[in-house]
Amino acid sequence: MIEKTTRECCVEAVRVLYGQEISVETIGFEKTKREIEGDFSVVVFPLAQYARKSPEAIAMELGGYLADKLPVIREFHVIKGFLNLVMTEKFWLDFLEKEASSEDFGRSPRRDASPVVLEYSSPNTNKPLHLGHIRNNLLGHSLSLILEANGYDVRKVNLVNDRGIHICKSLFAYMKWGQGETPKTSGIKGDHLVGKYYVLFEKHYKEEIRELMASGMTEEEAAQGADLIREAQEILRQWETSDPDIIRLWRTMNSWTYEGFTRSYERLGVEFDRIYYESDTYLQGKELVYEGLERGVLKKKADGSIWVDLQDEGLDEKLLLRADGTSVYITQDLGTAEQRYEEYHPSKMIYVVGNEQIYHFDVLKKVMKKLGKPAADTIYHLSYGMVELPEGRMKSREGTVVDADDMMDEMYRTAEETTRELGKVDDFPEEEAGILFHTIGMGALKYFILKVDPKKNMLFDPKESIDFNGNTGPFIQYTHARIKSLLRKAADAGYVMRDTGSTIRDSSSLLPRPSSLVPHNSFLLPPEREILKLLYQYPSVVSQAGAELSPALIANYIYDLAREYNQFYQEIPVLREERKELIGLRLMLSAITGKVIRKGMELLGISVPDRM
RNA sequence: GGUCCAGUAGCUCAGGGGAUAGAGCAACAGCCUUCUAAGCUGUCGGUCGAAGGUUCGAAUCCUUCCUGGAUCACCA
Repeated sequence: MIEKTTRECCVEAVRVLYGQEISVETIGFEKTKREIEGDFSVVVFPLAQYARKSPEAIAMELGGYLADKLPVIREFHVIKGFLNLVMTEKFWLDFLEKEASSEDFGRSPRRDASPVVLEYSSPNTNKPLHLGHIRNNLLGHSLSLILEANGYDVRKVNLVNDRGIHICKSLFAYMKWGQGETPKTSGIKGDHLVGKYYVLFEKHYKEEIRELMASGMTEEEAAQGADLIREAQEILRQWETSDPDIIRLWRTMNSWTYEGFTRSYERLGVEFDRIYYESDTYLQGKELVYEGLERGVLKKKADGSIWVDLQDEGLDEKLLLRADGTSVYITQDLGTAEQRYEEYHPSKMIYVVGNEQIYHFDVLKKVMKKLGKPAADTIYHLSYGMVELPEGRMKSREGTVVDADDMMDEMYRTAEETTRELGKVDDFPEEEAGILFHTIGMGALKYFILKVDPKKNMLFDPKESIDFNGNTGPFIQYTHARIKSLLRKAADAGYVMRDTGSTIRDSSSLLPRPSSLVPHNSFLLPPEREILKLLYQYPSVVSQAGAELSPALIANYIYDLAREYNQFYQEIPVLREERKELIGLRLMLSAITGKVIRKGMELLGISVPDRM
């Protein structure tokens, strides 16, 4: 790699020229900015202290040394403390033909290491998915692909939250007001039907609290004393003692939800290797708690509840098991972590969970540690920011959530409307058009969400909706379709491509002959060089995205590449070029740009159409 | 109150020690007899929350403060 070579050569130069030993980290190496002439830049400011000369003088001497030793450098320019290197055309042609055209460009070889377990989605079964869940699912799915591209053996797991008081609320509401309604009889998608009863419960519960407060109770007393919540708690107890009627209804309602989730997952294009259910793991969690109690690392209070004391860790005391023996959220997470660790012996267990649960995972990790479980060290909480609406956070209780299914419907409709208006599908068969609307709609939604740094909160304004112009999924998809169209025309004109259309098979028939390049050492135009520089960065962007667990890095990179390509496309003729010897290179540049766009978008879980 | 995260153009977001701080949207002005105009070009728009500090160099690192958010549940 040129970066490594250059850095090492700089170290050598400093030794030879100034008799000083420096480490490779001392040298700054970066892609030269767009508006400055050059391909790569060496930052020489830090060298001033070793050479006792002005940065400019050092840059000149260093440039001379590098140009002398590295034949891939054609020339160099010095601006202030920057040494800007211009690579030879041969360097770039070699890069295109050898590295960039490989199918593995941007993928690391498989690491010989234990797997990474990646948990995402993790829905509750009492209500349908909303926009926040969409962010979670898209992030998780994209991360799995990015980690795989970085050579990791990834296991995608989903932990379904199918037990707990919230589920019992839906159950109870259904028992009370359901009248035997089913998804079939009502025509309502299963998860939405269950959600309807959850909302119904909350509504009546709220009313009851209000009434109790009117009769003199404090809010807290009312919230705990209301008949509805007591009934729900009673159902939770019956559930934990396996009351057959409760279990039967619970199974039925959950199956409705799963049926609904499966449809939403399919539309989103996410999948899992393994699905865990809390109803299966919470018992193991309880066991861990009892085990910890025996070993004396946990303690029992007078009422029989079991607690962990984390005050010496800077946290507080935390309840792990209620006095009545029922488990809380963290109880099952202890069991899940242990079970998962036993099953995979992973090097890392990544949990894609919102930043509202930072404290929870801090506690989880520390409790596992206290229990002496090695799983503790593998737990990593990838906390992502909330999706906010203009009026603030989404709140299920206040009905301000943006429903996932509605959102996807809306994106499809907008895609269809826009595409038809532009007359893009006039010659498409109806079925193919439908696929395209889905591709574009989901592309817009996914890109919109993934382009922002996962750890930051993001704003979604339903009124302004999601754009299809500018820094958007459809813009990138469009650029890809444009490239494919160009390549189809090239094929018609007799230029030979590989089956994938991504690279050129017989490069000698397409590329300018090396001998013809030597005298024309500047035939690469600025936009072409810029694209080459960007393409060159792709592998490091993928590895950085893997290291930082950030799909946003890839999204923003692809946008830059697509934008740059559009400029090239608009300004520079390809098939219309009169100097035939240049056509091959431009086609190759286009083909590889198209491939990198496609591969990069794949890492985001977004597909790109060949025509749109 | 403790802890954590964020504050960059009117709005949504990049940039996380290096060159004159970038995109998109919005607004305005251009570009389709020519490879897809979901595109391209240009104009307008900034005390990078504030003040100190470290450094040859700070939007970026450190300290303090201000503002917003999350969390500190026998909810999940």
